[in-house]
Amino acid sequence: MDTFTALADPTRRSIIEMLAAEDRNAGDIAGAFTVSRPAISRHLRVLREAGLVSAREHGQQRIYTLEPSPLAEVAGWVNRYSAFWEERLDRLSVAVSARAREGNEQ
Amino acid sequence: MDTFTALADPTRRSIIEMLAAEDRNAGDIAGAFTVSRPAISRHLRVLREAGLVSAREHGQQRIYTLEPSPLAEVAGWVNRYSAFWEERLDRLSVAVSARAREGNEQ
DNA sequence: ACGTTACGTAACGTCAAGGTTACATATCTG
DNA sequence: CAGATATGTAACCTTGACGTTACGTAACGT
Repeated sequence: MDTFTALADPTRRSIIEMLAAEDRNAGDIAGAFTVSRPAISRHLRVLREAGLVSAREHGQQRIYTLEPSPLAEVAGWVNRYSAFWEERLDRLSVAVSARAREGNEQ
Repeated sequence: MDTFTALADPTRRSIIEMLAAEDRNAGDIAGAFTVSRPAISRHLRVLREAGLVSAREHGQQRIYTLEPSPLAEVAGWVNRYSAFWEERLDRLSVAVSARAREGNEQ
């Protein structure tokens, strides 16, 4: 599953936020949500397969750690097009008058 | 639909990339993909409802424009946690030896 | 060794996302 | 006005995402 898709689910984003604070085992993570533990287990699998988290075994527990490098890729994409925003803002006054002049482009 | 969900679909991300280059009408956008025009029309609706694009009418055409402010919100979220990455990188040498001691991830 | 704890997986149900074809509507053009 | 063009919507189908309950398995504690 693609990183964007992994981030589409709010529960998974919450898990990421939790793990940003500190590493946690699966049970702790599940305990923070109302949905069932198997459901969280699945979410963790999705996050693992997307490379967004990794798990290490510690006795019978699995401790999850945030792996932010896929996040960095997403940040790259998003920043490219929200940076475009700044650019647009800079050009805003120009664009407005240009459009008024042209009628419409395309 | 939430912005993250709107971004989860690769076709919609492509549309955003196209519109970052320049405004386009619906037909042009649809022409760039292999899926049917109604499918693209739906994607455009999703993007509109997420506030990621806006449309203005120009005769019988609808010209779509990228509206990057929701992207900026996403950028805010993502950057918050990929910024955490930098922090981790700073701590990398420490972390590596720590993990080597503890065992292994995943 | 045995029950308990921590986790994952299997099997299954439901619902919504995304695709298609067919159709409705509005605007151009001759 | 009549036909062509541009676009959205309706109806429908299929598939996959997400949830639940039931079960399997490995490590702990007594």
